[in-house]
Amino acid sequence: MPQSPLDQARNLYIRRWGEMGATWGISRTMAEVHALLYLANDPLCTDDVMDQLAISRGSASVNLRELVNWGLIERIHRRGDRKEYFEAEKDVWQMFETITRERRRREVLPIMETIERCLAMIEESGGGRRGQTSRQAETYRTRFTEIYEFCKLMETLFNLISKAGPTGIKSLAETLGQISD
Amino acid sequence: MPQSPLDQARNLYIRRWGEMGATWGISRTMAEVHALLYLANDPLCTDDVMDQLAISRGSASVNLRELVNWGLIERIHRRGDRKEYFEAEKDVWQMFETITRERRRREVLPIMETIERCLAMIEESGGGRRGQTSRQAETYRTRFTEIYEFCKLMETLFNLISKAGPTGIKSLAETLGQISD
DNA sequence: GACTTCTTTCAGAAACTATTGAAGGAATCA
DNA sequence: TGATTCCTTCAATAGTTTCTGAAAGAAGTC
Repeated sequence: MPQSPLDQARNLYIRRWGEMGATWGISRTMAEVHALLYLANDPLCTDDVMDQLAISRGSASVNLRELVNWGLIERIHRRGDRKEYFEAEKDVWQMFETITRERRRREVLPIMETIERCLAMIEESGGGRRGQTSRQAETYRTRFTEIYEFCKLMETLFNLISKAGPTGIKSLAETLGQISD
Repeated sequence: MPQSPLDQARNLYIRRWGEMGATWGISRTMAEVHALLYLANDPLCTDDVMDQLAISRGSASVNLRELVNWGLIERIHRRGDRKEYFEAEKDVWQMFETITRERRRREVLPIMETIERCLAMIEESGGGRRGQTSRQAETYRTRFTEIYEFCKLMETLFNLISKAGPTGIKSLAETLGQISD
């Protein structure tokens, strides 16, 4: 069966989304599955995903589960049908919030927790009474604190963005745009 | 030589930063090199990096170059010294802007370009005059457009954030915080 | 120009990650 | 309960990324 331009467009997008996922620390296949479901009109079952992306049952299962964990797709059960279907969140803004929340939990919070421990260790060390050590301690304290403050700022920022929503951001942009003109 | 608490704190941070880098699509070693230089008081040379992280000359060379490409560290030449030294950008906000700009260039722009092509392909296909195809085309058009608009919104947002700077964001947060109280 | 010192490159090795496919498990139905 | 259908798990395998170390290449010095 020859590819219609429509299929071509879809496949091009799926491929690109997969590549992008890879640079984002998400496996290529997982990103492709997501793209497939994002574009689909109706929920797809595991076999659909296997066929369309030419991957094994195991891989489909693992990647679908992982996407469910991320909260980017949902399992759907249909009465009188044993198959499980999957549907992607279609609201891009919602997608963005989900991803941001997850990455915050998985990446920002652990880093902040580590820095807290690092700062505690420095204080414990008595700040280093002697010259060389003291200078070191001072530098570390400064650097750690700066990263930490930055993380807090990012948290604030994401809360702001969440509250504002897409329309809020657009109007903010317009307001500020006019001021600086 | 036993590790002082100071060294322990440093190593803990380096390790964690490395792990985080890995989930961010940056190689663990590259992130560790960055952490090492970020914490260092003075510029370090290749041998320092090799010794401190216990990596080979080749690896040090490659990872340092890559960090220079990202614009996160700088090469430093000292008169009367053949060695090259490296120093990390210490301003965290600056770091953030650099990373954001790079990721935008490497990831957002290619995706936007792909979507433009996808949309063009759909138009070319004549939008599908017949029922089924037409419905497909309509869905794809909607989905592609939504992602595209979102990308544009992100670009706007980053410009806003850049302009506002850290203080701008903090004061914005305070203003909005009061309103919603 | 030959020597020294440092950097880069690259083929091969090592480490890591993702995929497959088959076996086992769960749910449904008659 | 047994038959059927689908999902999950996991050991083996394939594929990818990263690192090493030696060799070649610059760049400065005598």
